[in-house]
Amino acid sequence: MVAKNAKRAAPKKTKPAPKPQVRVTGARKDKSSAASQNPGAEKKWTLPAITRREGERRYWLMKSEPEMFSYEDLENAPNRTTHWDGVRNNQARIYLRDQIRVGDGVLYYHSGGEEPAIVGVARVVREGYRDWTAFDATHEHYDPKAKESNPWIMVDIQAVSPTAKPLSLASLRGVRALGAMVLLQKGSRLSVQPVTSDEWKTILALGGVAE
DNA sequence: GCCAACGTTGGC
DNA sequence: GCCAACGTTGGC
Repeated sequence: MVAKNAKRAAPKKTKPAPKPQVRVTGARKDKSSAASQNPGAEKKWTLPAITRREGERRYWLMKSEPEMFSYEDLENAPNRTTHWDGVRNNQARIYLRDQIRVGDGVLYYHSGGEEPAIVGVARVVREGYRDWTAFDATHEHYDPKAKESNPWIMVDIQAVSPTAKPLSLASLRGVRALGAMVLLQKGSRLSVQPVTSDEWKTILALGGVAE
C-alpha cells in the first residue's frame, strides 16, 4: 500500500502534544517478566485496553504530503479506506497505539506543498495494529531496528468528506479559537496530533463539513 | 547521563 | 533553497 507517512525512504512526522486524559485500565507490560525469563522469545505486542467515558470520541490531525498520499487518493482507495503506515516517531506511536480508537475523527492535512492545508475529514475504522511495513526489508518504510515487542503502529482511516475548500495553515493562524491548536504551535512536527473537540467543531464549520 | 553532531520535517 | 525546530545517535 502507499506510504502515507514518509518522504523519501523515511517515515514521518512528529511533535509534542497535550497529554491525553485517558484512564488506562489495562496496565501495559512491555517489560513483562515473561520476556526476561525467556530472552530468546520476543514478546508479542497487544493493544492496550483503555477505558473512555461512555460515548467519548476523540479527534486527531494526520499529516501527509499530497504527492505521497493525498486526500483524493484516500477517496479513491478501495472502500475509501487506507492504512496509515510509516509513522516512525515515538510520540505518534503512543497516540496510534494507546489513544486512537474506532470512530475517532481525523482532520486530513496536506503538508509540504505550496499551500499547507487541512483538506478533508476522515474517521478511524480500525485501531492500532502492527505496522508490518517496518518489518518488510523490501518496503520503503522498512525499519531495521523495529522490534516485535514494541512495533510501530498503524490505524485504518476512511474518507468522510473533503472540506469545501482547503483550510490553509495561514488562514487557520488567523482564527482565534484555534490559538492553542497543536498544528499552529511553533516547531510543530508531529504527524499525528490530538485535536480538541472545540477545535474540531471550529474546523468543520470553517470547512463546511457536516459529518 | 550529558551533549555535540547529524538527520529530518516542513514552513516560508 | 534556507533554516529553525526537533529527534536520534554515539562518544565520552
